[in-house]
Amino acid sequence: MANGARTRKKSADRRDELIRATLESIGEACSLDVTVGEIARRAGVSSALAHHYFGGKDDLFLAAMRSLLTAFRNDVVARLSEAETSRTRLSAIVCASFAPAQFAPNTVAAWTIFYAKAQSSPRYGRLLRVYVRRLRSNLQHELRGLPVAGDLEDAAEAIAAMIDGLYLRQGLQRAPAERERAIAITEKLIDGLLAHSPLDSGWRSRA
Amino acid sequence: MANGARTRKKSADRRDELIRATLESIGEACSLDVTVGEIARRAGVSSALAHHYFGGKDDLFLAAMRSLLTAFRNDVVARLSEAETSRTRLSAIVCASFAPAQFAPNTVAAWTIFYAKAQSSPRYGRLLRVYVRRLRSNLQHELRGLPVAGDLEDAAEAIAAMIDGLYLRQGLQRAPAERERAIAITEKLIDGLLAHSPLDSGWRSRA
DNA sequence: AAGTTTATTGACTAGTCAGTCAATCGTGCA
DNA sequence: TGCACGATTGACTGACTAGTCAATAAACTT
Repeated sequence: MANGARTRKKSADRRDELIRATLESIGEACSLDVTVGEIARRAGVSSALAHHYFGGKDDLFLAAMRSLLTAFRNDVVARLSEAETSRTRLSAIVCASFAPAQFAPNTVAAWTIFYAKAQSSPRYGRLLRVYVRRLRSNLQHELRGLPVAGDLEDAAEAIAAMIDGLYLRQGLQRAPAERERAIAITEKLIDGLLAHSPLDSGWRSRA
Repeated sequence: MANGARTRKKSADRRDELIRATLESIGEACSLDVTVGEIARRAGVSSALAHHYFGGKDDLFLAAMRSLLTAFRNDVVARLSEAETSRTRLSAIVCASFAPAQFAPNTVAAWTIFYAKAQSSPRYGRLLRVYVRRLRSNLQHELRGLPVAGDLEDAAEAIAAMIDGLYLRQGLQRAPAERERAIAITEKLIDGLLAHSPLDSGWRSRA
């Protein structure tokens, strides 16, 4: 409908657009050093509206981070519910971590920035620790159903670190198809962590 | 010597102080969003002097990053020359990565920031790729002297990712003694990557 | 239709910051 | 001693930005 420049939308829609624009901006700049004006322009609104909805720049950023976290969590939950064994549930977590949506360059950049920021800012830190704890809890829970060789907590930490490390390194290489490779490497790590790991681990990457 | 407020120093000294102050500032803020004035204040000089020596903010940041990279490289080279076998040289790389100086919170934060920035800025990217390539090359070279189970390049990538991942996650946990744990986890990964890995892998962490 | 609420913006402010420049001050050299 | 060069700075500016506010206009209520 040719409504022209002035369209009014529901509050939630505007919020979503602003958060999307925020993640885009942060992702492209690979830094939190982006202006509210730039974000608003991307969302097609005035900067005053961004302040109206989110209060301040920091609140907007935190909302964007929260959106990343919940998107990931929802994906994990959905995939977990579809898997039947502990081993395949581990694979589900891996798959979720490297899902195309999560693995997009801008998303990776945003995660990295938030990871860094979380180390100095309490507000960001609290948010990120929720994610870290939940992922650790999930990993440990599934590992408990498997014959882990060695310390279980270390195994969970190893998997989490491998995921984060591969995630972080994504974007530095030029080659595509890094996604499949990241999954393969992580799966191999998991198999290595399991005692008497059979060659066939039962995982299968999804296109 | 009570020289008072006005002391003149050699150019190189001032540069070092400014770079140190830059890394401190970036590390504390966990972001590149620090002012030249703040950095200069930390170094005990005027902001004009920082511009005098480095030209601009970006050049100062790049110099700081370069300093991180060469410090790490020097440490790796030193440790590599002391190790005798491929396996112990791998451990040397691990030890260097988690050396207390490299593992300090501020240093970790600075690395993380640079990692993120490297994905969008060509200048930062070039710099970081040098480090990534060299580390990869080192890892692959040592792995060639060992019975690797599976793809050698994937094994090198796995080790590198594990190091980066543990590195990134450092600072999120509250517990100390993460250093030893990070080393242990990485060593275990390496052993897992080697065919018929013996229980005693020959590495020994250094206090 | 009148009134209320809510979305939306342009214009403004107060503050910040990177980078410049001319002037000052040591230090070593002829 | 005098000179020249590098170190160092205070003061300044031009540009930019977060956040405010009052005004407008669409949508919703009754």
